[in-house]
Amino acid sequence: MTDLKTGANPLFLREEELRQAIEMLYFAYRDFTSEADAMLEKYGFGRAHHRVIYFVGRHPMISVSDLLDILKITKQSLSRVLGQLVRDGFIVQHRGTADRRQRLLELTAKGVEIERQLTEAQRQRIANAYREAGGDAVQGFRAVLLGIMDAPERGRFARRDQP
Amino acid sequence: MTDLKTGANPLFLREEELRQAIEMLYFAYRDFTSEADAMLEKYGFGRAHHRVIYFVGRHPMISVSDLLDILKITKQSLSRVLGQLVRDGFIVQHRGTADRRQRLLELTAKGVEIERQLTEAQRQRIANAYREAGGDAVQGFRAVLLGIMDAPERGRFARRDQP
DNA sequence: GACGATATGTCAACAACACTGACTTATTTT
DNA sequence: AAAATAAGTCAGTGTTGTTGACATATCGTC
Repeated sequence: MTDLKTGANPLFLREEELRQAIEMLYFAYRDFTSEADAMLEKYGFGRAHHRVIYFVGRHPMISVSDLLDILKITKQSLSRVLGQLVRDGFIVQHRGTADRRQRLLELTAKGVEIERQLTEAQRQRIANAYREAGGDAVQGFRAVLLGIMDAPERGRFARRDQP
Repeated sequence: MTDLKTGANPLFLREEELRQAIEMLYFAYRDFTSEADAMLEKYGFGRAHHRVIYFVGRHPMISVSDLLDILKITKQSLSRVLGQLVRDGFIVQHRGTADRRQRLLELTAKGVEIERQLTEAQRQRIANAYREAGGDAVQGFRAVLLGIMDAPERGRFARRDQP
């Protein structure tokens, strides 16, 4: 009744299915970042720099504390990386007008360019995977990833048809 | 003609779609590992220890070089982590019988137990996400992740109906 | 049986990136 | 005026990866 030979035991299949998902996430995420990681080396930067560049590009004039909320790292960790990026001219800081304590972050032209280069390989991977898998698969992909992440994070990906 | 206001410009939508995918991967992967990361601290271990424990559990009697092939790290990086796990009694090494140069790795009972605990939260996340998203979504999720990872890695997830 | 290749391990130095803890400055809010 | 907030800084620590060099045991082949 346990059906070990045929692999039809539902519990066994389920365990295998879950482990495959764990491993697919690991391999896909690692490969996903590999080209950008290689490119970053040439600038003497690491993955943390890419994250900062990416999210500043995505949210121009973001405050330091809002960026910390997204990245969920300490300000000491951020400051090392951000300091380099400002010194090297990839990011500029603007004093806030409403609240002058804030340092609002923005990519320079140089910053926009490196962001484009770094993210291009990742965009390509996603675009190819989406195209090959098809629209229904994309919806499934998004649904499962949303289910995996912590609930508060899901708000960042609200559906367009909801005001 | 560019339709900026309505958001109906297909290029614009596509860019937004790709960026959402990039971010979903980042947030989902980070949250996915958070419980295990917290548990590992209590043992004085890091995420690297979890990976070794996981893959040794998944491939009992795996050789060191095969494990290195999966993890794609240097043997020096592995040796630090593996050495700790062996010293602390989570993994045992068996001399290979066919090739006595090999050190085949296996979890101890203690190792099996910590593996179960560490992976449990991840299994739960996947199981919940799979259940909520449904079977078709799971297929889509797998298809897209397979498309994102490097082609050679895809072989690890062969379909069951192919011999 | 000698010799080159392979599997594994080890020592040392280094870099990236996260952390904690303590403290400062400027500005806003109460 | 006092408390809270935004941001920055200094110092120390730990994990995890890297490169390079070298050692030992075993296997496979000529």
